[in-house]
Amino acid sequence: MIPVKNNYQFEDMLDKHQLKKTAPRLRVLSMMYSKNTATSQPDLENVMHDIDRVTLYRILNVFEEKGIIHKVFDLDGTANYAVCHSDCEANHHHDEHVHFNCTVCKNVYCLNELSLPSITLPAGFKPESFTLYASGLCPKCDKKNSVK
Amino acid sequence: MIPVKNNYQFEDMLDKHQLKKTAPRLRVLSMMYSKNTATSQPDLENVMHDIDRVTLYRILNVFEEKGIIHKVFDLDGTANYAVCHSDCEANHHHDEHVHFNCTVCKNVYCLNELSLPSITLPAGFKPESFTLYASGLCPKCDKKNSVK
DNA sequence: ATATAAATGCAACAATATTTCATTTAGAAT
DNA sequence: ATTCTAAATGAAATATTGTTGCATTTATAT
Repeated sequence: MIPVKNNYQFEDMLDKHQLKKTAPRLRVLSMMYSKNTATSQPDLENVMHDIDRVTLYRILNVFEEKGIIHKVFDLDGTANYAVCHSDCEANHHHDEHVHFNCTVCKNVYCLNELSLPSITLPAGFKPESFTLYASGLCPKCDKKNSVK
Repeated sequence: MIPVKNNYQFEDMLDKHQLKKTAPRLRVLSMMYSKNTATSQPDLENVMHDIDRVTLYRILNVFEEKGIIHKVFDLDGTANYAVCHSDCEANHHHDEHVHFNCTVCKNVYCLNELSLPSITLPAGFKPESFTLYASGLCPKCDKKNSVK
């Protein structure tokens, strides 16, 4: 589980990556760290009406470049962003974990605690990273389903 | 490896799914079966200038619904389509295989021959399907790289 | 040969991604 | 504290992509 962070820690994170500590960036960080699912740009737009769409777009881009967040696609192909492990560097992500796409609520969960089993590819392929996508029912939607 | 098919076999495929045997559909099928990498809509548009972009869009959609092709996203998030194994049914795909995204040529390879190692998810998650994405250098790009 | 449902092409529209530029602001230098 | 400057923001404009509606064409069943 990702440890909860306070505002000072978010400021430190921006500092570390030579990014100015601006209100929009701090709000985006705090929102992303408060959830255990990935966040899409529309998600952010729905909550932060006062921040320009283009600003959010650019914040997501720099955060990804700097290795603060990483991109995953949901079942519809929309980009979702989730906070990275501590060991991600700028432009070099190490997200060897499992992503779970819920077919009902469409949320994307990063199951960081699961490590991937190793796998051998056909001759010639030189893999640099792996991600396993599982899709199905997340705990919440499974519960709702069985109650009915 | 996917066996090469001829035009009669493509017609049979369309027949089997109650789709009319039209020229655009046959051309799309033949193109997708001639490659060992997934095909994006832009790929099709670049080759088939005379077919309307909406037609291609709709062909890809029905083919996916019918279980003839399945969708994978490349590293940029663009949808790519690849022909399915024989055991895919309409609206119920069984594509439990490995996808390889080349970071250089951006091609997506379906490594159908590889089966996925089983994995246990945290309590509560009810998975229905799995896909493993590997990214790195494909054989072609790796060769080009080492020659220099 | 004809009828009809399906498929296509075109135009229009919607949503999203991206660029440009003027204005504002964080943080460094004084 | 004040000023300066590069970086970040917001607003408008443009580009690209996804989607729908409808008139016309075409495959195929009769």
